[in-house]
Amino acid sequence: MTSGNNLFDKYISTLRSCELFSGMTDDHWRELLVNFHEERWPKETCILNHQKFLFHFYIVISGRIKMYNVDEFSEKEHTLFLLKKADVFDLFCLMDGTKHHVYYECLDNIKVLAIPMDKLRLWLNKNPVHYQNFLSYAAKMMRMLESNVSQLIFTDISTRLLRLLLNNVNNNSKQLEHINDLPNKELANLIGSTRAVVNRHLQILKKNGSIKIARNQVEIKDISILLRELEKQNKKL
Amino acid sequence: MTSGNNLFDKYISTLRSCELFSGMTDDHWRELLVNFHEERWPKETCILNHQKFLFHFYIVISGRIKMYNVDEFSEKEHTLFLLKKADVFDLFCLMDGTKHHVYYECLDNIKVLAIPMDKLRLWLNKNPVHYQNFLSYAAKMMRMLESNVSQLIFTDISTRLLRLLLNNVNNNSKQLEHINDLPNKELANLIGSTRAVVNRHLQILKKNGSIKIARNQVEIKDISILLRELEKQNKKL
DNA sequence: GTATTTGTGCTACTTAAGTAGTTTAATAAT
DNA sequence: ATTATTAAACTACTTAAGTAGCACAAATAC
Repeated sequence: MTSGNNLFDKYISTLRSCELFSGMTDDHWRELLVNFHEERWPKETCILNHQKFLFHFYIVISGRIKMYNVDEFSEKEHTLFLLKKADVFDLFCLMDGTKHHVYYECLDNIKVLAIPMDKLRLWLNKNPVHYQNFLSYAAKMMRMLESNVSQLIFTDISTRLLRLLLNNVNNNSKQLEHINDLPNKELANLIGSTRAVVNRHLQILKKNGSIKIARNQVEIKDISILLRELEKQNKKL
Repeated sequence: MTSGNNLFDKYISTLRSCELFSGMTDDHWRELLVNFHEERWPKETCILNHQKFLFHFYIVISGRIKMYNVDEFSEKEHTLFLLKKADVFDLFCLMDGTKHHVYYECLDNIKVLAIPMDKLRLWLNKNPVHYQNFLSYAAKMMRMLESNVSQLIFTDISTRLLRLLLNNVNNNSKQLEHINDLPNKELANLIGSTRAVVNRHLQILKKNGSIKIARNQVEIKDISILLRELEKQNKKL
């Protein structure tokens, strides 16, 4: 139990905000954490081996990891999720034990807590109370994916870019977070477009005074202009 | 138990092929089915009330129901799923108890089995063995949604149309099923395009001899040509 | 039997997004 | 300090998809 206590004390605040295990008591956490160990992955680590995620399940403690897809023919990339503090992966593997054909890349130096898949499944089996949590969380993912599909079908690139920016504004600081230091290419990957097109739209936003841009840097100057632009987009059709 | 036995005897083969409850014993089925009742919905019934699915969960016995999304601004439609025999809905509501903003429309006369949501949840709680099934099924949905996203980002309309056709060919009869009697507009809704564009691509397929078309009718004439066209699409980029 | 509705097949046009290629600036490597 | 690398900014071009509109045929309603 020492190791469980250790990790708990160290990462208590992150773990408490972890939605997959929401509402779990401290004692349950301590018990579960016995099976975890800490890992550090340096920035730019790529995990291309789909097998890996059949055997361990991870909770992100710090840093960003992008989960992405590569088209086998065009070799284009699409970023499915930007995993951050308190996110978990790979839920697909956990739930059905089948390989998930996506790739991972660390955008920062990463700290994760890792647990062997079978131990987590065993724990869940012994504590079926927590199943409901897992179902709710899966439903949340499904809703996210579904809304992703809708956005792709219903909206154009400039709208998707606006939404990407607005969805990543910190409520308190009113500043961009998580995606503020990404190159245009990565922003493009997040909305399913190309660097050149994203840059074209960013230039427009820059010219209307809503954002400031520099190398690997997007900063929000006037959020109200962004909101107004989004309104305009919606009314257009 | 009489009613449970009744429904079981009547729909045993459909229920056995129901993935969400896969591997369930006949006795478990009988027990669960006590809580179900049968409903019939006539063709073209629209269910626009999202609330409805918070209170009952349904298993499709026969007929097709489209689950679709409408963009609040452009009023365009997108068909998310074509539910058929042995499909269930609404999984989103079941899993997290939150309203799901989609619409339903019966493409045929429909027979469903209905169960009050809370009874299903109660049953699941009492029989946690079945939780794993629900997780696996949810994972399958997530994988479908994810691959949907990828297709939208990586492939053009003609490829999506080819895939739609090929994914709906019956392995035995080699003929189109489920979507063979839909108007161009509905095919367009399935792949996130418009009637005119879908028709344009169908004309090309007709000219190369792979399909035959009539009013509300698409028929496959030569599947090998379709497969070759798909290959060509993939290599193009 | 006629009228209306619905779905198809087509042409012509518009537009957003992708593509290619060049210049310039910022950063990192030596 | 010099060079190499990477990202950004911009121009010019291509193309697929969407849009509008119309003619025609099939199905349905009256």
